[in-house]
Amino acid sequence: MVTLREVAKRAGVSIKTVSRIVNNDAAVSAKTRADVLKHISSSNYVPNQAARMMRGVESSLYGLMTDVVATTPYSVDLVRGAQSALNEKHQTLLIVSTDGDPQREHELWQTFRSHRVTGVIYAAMFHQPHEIGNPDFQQSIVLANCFAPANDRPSIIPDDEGGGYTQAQYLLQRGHRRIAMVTLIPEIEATRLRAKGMRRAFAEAGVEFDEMLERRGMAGQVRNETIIAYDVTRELLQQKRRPTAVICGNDQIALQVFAAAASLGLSIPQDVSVMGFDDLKLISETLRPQLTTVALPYFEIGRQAVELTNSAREQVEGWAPRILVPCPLVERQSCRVLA
Amino acid sequence: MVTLREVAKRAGVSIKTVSRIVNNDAAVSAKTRADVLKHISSSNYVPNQAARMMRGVESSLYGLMTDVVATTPYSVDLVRGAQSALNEKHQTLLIVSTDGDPQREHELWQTFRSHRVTGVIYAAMFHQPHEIGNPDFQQSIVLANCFAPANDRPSIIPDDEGGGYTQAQYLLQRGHRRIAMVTLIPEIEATRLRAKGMRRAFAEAGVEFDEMLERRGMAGQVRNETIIAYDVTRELLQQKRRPTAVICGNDQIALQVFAAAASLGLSIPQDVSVMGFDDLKLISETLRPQLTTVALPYFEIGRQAVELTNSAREQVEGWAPRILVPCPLVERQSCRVLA
DNA sequence: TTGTAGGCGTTATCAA
DNA sequence: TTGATAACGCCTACAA
Repeated sequence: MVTLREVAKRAGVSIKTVSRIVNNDAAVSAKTRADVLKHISSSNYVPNQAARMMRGVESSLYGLMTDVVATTPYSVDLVRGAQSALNEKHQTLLIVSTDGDPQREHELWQTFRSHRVTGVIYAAMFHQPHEIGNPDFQQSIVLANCFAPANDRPSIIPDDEGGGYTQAQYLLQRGHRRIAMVTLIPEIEATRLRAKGMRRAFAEAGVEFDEMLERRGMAGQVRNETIIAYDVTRELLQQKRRPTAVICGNDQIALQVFAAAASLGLSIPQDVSVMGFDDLKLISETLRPQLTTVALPYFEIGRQAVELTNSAREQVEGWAPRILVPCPLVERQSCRVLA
Repeated sequence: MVTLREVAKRAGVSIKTVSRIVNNDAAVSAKTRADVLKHISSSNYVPNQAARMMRGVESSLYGLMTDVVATTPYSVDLVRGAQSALNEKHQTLLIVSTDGDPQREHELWQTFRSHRVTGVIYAAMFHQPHEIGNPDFQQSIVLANCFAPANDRPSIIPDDEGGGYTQAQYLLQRGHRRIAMVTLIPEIEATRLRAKGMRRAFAEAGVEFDEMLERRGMAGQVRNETIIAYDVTRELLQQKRRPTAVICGNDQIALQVFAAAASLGLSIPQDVSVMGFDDLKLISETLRPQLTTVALPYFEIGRQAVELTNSAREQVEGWAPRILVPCPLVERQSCRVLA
């Protein structure tokens, strides 16, 4: 690999002059600059980041740690959001996964330390508390989609309560009163928060919230769930007074609600309206009719997490903001207005 | 950050001794080692990768470049496959995306050079030829899910022909004869290869391939497609002699085939069998009945791409293997045996 | 506007 | 078995 020294030799100037040009350090005559630039590009020189860093310059590496075990398409958007923010700072993203193993997580914090990353996003694929497995890590850490139990780390999370509110409010506004709910497992924060948001929407609309219309769409424990929305929805839709709408905990549940409705000969949205959550385009744009849903803004979460890193660095000890990113409604064709 | 020098001072030995212990460089007495190790862990020392690299040690960074614009969940598995292979080599993955911009791609090759990555996977989200945008990049590059037009770079791609064969053969074996096809856009390699595989399966079974039962499930150009499978499938399923099975270009198409069948009051698999492609668990495991499909082995592709990097390095100039990864059948409940 | 000297944290060489 | 010293490529401080 070509070094600064080599370029300097070829251009007949000193190392420092080349360095100045590479770093736009002003104080170089236009002529010298033009001349040296020619040699830089003809020799295809790029600075050695490692050497730069050694000299005390901040690392151009940024870390993303995920806990994913299963295949979750969310992470793609989160990564892209982070990349988009990092581009502007000329930083590159280092990605690692713990696979949920605490030992591995510890090693990975060492890996990040060893690369002197300037900041880290720890992204959990479940909106839940998480304790960082290496308290010695000094750089700033931002939690994405989860938060620290002691609230001592900044975190950036989807506004699940607002999302739940939006789901319910949209349907109430369109005249629905008998609204069924097929939820995620109750152990996760999202479920609790969304329920709270929905109740608020019901209260504001002066409609009573009917708990008899609520069902779990997932069985099993956190990280080991199986989807049972199809069966519970068939049951819901066969009640004497059939619900006019179903609010789903995610788009996969919505997919099964579509299947359940079809199995009973019911049409969407004529017979039942369906509201999703997540906006997994793979599902929401593919279903017919297309799915009206509430989006999980993972791109924004990734983007803001990186931006939060800088402020996190200048934080007062112990003060940790928890930033909520709104979950916007994405209106498509699966909900109808009731006469 | 604690340095080698500091640990050495605390332990009362020379830096080289500490270095030897950190690197398992033998030739250290058990007693010294134990003593120094205590100081290493108590001071939470980790080696500075940048400094290591400067000393000429190979970088512990590996690059992954993707061209994705849209949200494609495939990449998650590819990343995890790559990570899994990299773990064993104590390397960490640097991820960048070109967003399809050649200028950006060029910059990113420079970024990789500048970090002295030991190898790179260039992963296209479409199985297509791709010309690397920086011929000056010296380290070994492996193409994943695409190949070099001049065949001068090793590549690792799904066996689409085999996948198409599997789709058709499975249905033929189960007695299906009137088999419809709802395909991806014809411009991509995958479509051509799978069609070839299917024809082979038909030929082997002595069944005539009926082109009248073939439809495009996607409209538009590469990277700018819209899915129209729902409409074309409704048309297919309303023919006088209705097909008994539908082979799909991907699982999203299969999802629309389910919707189309439902809209006509047809049951799967009693009235129509459906065969997917990709095995996006989000869809394949969520549909009811669950989808029988052929998996795109992205985890394996990621894993093997990393492994290929080493052999790529020792390659004879001009010789570039193209490795096919099999696409295995994932049998679920959407295909039935015909009497 | 340009150049020289020194050191960042490692590892390799060679000596003790 | 251990240690002193010199590099690696770059940037900061200072000098010309």
